[in-house]
Amino acid sequence: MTARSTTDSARDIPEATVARLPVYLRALLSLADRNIAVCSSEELAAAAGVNSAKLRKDLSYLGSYGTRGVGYDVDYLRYQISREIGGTQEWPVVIVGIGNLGQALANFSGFRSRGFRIVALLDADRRLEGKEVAGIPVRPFRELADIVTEHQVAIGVISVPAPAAQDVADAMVQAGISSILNFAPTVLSVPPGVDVRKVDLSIELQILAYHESRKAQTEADGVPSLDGTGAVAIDPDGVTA
Amino acid sequence: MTARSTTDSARDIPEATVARLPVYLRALLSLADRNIAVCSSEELAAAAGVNSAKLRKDLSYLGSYGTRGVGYDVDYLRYQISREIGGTQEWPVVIVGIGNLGQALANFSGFRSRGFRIVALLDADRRLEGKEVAGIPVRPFRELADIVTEHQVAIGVISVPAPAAQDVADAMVQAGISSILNFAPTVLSVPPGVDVRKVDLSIELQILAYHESRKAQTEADGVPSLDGTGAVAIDPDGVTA
DNA sequence: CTCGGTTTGTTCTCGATTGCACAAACTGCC
DNA sequence: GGCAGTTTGTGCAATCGAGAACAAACCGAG
Repeated sequence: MTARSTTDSARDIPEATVARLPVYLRALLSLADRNIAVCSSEELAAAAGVNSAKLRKDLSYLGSYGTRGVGYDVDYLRYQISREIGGTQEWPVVIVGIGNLGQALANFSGFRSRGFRIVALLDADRRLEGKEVAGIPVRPFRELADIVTEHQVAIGVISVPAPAAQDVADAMVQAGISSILNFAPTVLSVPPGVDVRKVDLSIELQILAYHESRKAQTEADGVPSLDGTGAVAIDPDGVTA
Repeated sequence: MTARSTTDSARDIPEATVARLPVYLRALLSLADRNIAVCSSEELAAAAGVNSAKLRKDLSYLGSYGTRGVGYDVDYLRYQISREIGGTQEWPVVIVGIGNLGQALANFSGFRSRGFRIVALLDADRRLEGKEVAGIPVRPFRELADIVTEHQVAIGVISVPAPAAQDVADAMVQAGISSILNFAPTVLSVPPGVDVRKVDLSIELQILAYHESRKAQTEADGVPSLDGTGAVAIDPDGVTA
C-alpha cells in the first residue's frame, strides 16, 4: 500500500511466513533439548509440522543460513530466527483484565521464556487490588498510562469482558501502546499503525463444529469416510428441514 | 438422502470464508441486540471489521439471502449462518487439563451461548477430583472413553502442559473424538479425518513483537512518525476507524 | 583432485483469496 | 406504470501462498 523508503533494508517477509517462524523456533528448541546440533530441512519440517519445501522457502526470506549437503546449525538458526522476530530483546507487556483468563495468562510460563516480561496486571475492579497473581500485584486500571510510559510498554493484552474491550483499547492506544492482543470477543477499532491480533475461543470451536457437521452430513449421504479410522460416530438426527 | 436438495448448496465454502462466518454471526447478534431488523452489507461489514465486497461474496457461498436495494434481514441471515456452521444443534465438548487455562475455559460463557455444552472436565491429577469448576465436577482422565461414548462427544479441548498433549490427543482419537482444539504449545499428530485447530498464546505475542520491532526499525530509519501512533506500511488485520 | 551422494535455495506452476466494478433486482415516489 | 435511487450478487484481474522440481553447493571417500 504505502511506498517504503528506498533504503529499506528490512526485507518484506510474507505474513504467512511470519506466523510460522515462532513455530520453527519452538521446533528448534525441542531439537536443541535433545542435543541435536545440526538438522536437515526435512527433520525440522517434521518437528514443526509443515512441508519441507515450505520451510526452506520461509527460511530463505531471512537469508541463507543453511549449508547445502549438510543442513542447518540448530543454535545458529535459532539465534537468527529469534533475532528476526525480535526475540533477542525483552518486551514489556501489560495485561488488562485479571479475570479467569487474565490469571491464566499471567501464570503462563511460555511468555517469559520467549522474551516477554509482564510488567503489570491491571483491573478496574477495586476488589482485586492488592491481590497477587503469579507474584505480580494487581494494580488499578487508571495507572495504565503511567506504567506504559515508565516501562516503555509497546504490547498490551486485553482479557476483559467484551463490553469493556473497546474502552481498554482506546486507553492503551492513548497511552502509547501500538500492538494489542485481544481476547475479548469484539471487533476493536484502532487508528492505523496499531496492530491488533485477535484470539477468539468460541470462533475456533465454531470452525471445528462446521467441519464436524459436514463430516456427519457426508456420512449420512452414504459417502464412505476417506480415512480408515471409523472414528466418527455422530448422530445426524438433528438435521431439520 | 439425495444430494440435490436446495438447501445443501454449501458444498464448497472456502476455508477463509468459514473462518469469518462466526464473526458475521457475532456482528449480527450485536445488531439484533440494538433492535436493528435489516442491515446493508456495508453496515454488517463495518460491524464485523471486513470489506463489504468480501462480506457479500462470503455470504453468496451460502445462498442468496439478501434483497437487492434493501439489504439483509438480520434474524433470517443469523439463522442461515448459524445453521450452516452447525450452530443450530448442541455440541457436547470435553475439556482435558483443568489448570489455570482449563478453568478459564470452563468458566467462559461464550461457549454455551454458541451451542457448545461442556459435558465433562477431566484431569489426571488426583488432587483435582471432586473439585467443581463452573458447577461441573472434575473427573479422572481415565473416564474419557466412557464419557465420549455416553454423550456422543465429537469435540475435545486440550489444555494440558505440552509434554502430555500428544498422549491426550491419542486417547481422544481412540475414544472417537474427531475435532480437537489444542492450547498446548505442541504439534499434534493425528490420523486423517481428525481436525486439529491450534491456539498458541505465545506465538500470537511473537507475531506482534515482530511487527513491533519492524516499526521501531522503520522509525529509526528516518520515517517520521505521526505522534505515538505513527503509521507504518504493514497492513494490520485490524480495522481502521 | 575428482566423483558420488546429499541438501539447500530458488524457480515455476497452480490454486486460493482479495477487492474492484458493474449489471441485475428491488423499493418507494410520482 | 415508470423512474430514480439503492443494494446485492458476481465476473474479472491482481495478488498471495503452497508445493513440486531442479540446479548449485557442500562433504567425504578414494
